[in-house]
Amino acid sequence: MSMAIPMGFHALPLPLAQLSLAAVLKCGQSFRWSILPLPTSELPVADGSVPAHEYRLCLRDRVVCLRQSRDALFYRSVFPASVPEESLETKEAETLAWIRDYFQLDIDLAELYRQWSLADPVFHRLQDRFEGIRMLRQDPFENLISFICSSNNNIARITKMVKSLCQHYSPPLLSLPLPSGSTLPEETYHPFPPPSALAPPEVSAKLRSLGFGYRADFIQRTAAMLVGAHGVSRHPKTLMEPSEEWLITLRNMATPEARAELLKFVGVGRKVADCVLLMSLDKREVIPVDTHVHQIAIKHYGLKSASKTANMNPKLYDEVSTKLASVWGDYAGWAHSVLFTSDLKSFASYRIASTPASPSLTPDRPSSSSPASTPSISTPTSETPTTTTKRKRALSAEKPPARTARLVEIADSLPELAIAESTYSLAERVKRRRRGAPSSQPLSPAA
DNA sequence: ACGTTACCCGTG
DNA sequence: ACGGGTAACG
Repeated sequence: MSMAIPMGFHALPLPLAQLSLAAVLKCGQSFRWSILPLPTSELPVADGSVPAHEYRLCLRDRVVCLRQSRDALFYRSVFPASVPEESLETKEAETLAWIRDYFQLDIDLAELYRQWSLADPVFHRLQDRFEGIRMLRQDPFENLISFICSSNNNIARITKMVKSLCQHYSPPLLSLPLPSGSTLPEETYHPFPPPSALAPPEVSAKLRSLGFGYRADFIQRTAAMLVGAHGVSRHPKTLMEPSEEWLITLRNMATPEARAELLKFVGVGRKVADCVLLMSLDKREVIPVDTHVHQIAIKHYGLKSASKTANMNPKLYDEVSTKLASVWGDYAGWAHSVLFTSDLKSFASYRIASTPASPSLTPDRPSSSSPASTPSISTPTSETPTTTTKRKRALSAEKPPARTARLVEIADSLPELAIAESTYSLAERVKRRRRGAPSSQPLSPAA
């Protein structure tokens, strides 16, 4: 009866409010996760819930497998047979480090949600239905190529194209059986191809034949530019090519300079550049503006739609971006991702409520974006600006008591992230919590 | 300078 | 026609 942790998995305490794999891994940030249904016969885990899916991603040297329950993330990695048994333990520790980095677990998402809710009534109404939507910290090269594919395209096809890239331009790393009784016995996993694999001139025609359309040339030429500028010799330790390493150094660059570098590539305009800045280069304030975001800004944030519903141009792009940034503050790009996800067709059952259904949620100001009324939410540890006091009071009045309790629990469990890994049971976890790790400094997003 | 247009290819 | 756009024109 079995409060079991699935075989071979390690548990990491993590509330759903901090991360929802189901939402984050298919909301159009990364296009490369396998999402595999688990049989319903699967046993409940420690907290009593039953994970419905297993998520898998192929990295350079391993496949990471994840499952999630109400208050834990389960992970394990699978290595090629060539990896010696005795090094497996060390490598599993690397996977934990990778998870922390990739999901940016040092950033307290629940605290960000609180801040956005205070500053933005629209967000406040959404927050409960869209818990745990955070920004991934992706590999810049993969991110860049993926979003070159995204132009004038949809998530389903982008996913197919990315998969095709991996299958055709990167050797298989390993194969794994599917977790459930599917028709297929197993799936073969390929890492994302390195720049040198996509750079040869003949790649362009091949990609066209694979259905990439006009993006085929963009991909090949961008890869060729990277290889031409930085070479191809792989770093023995990181398994990265020099141009991949160089892309990572853009993280240390200011946003405008990093953006300028990205705009040099073919197939990379403002929107794609901003996606890469936000999703893999740590530029958390950047808001990529597409047609969806534009519509959201008009419908819910009083952006003047006077300037024709027509084509997006640089001026309009900046207007939308500036407007939304003024509402959401330092982590505006992260907030944007929550709104964007809530507006996706695949999340249609949770669409943003339109004005008539909830009149009180519509910003009462027409479009006057008085800078004074847009509090900075730079760091959640900072004081709530006095200008929001009125709204805050109104909100707390609506707030059911249960919610407060839940928030406390969440905050309380966060410090455990700093502890570890080991596979321990619910009983043990409760003990730890009672022992009261004084939740001292709430983890600061600014850190 | 800014506003238009063509571009691959799958869907509704 | 339109999709999470971009490059190449007038």
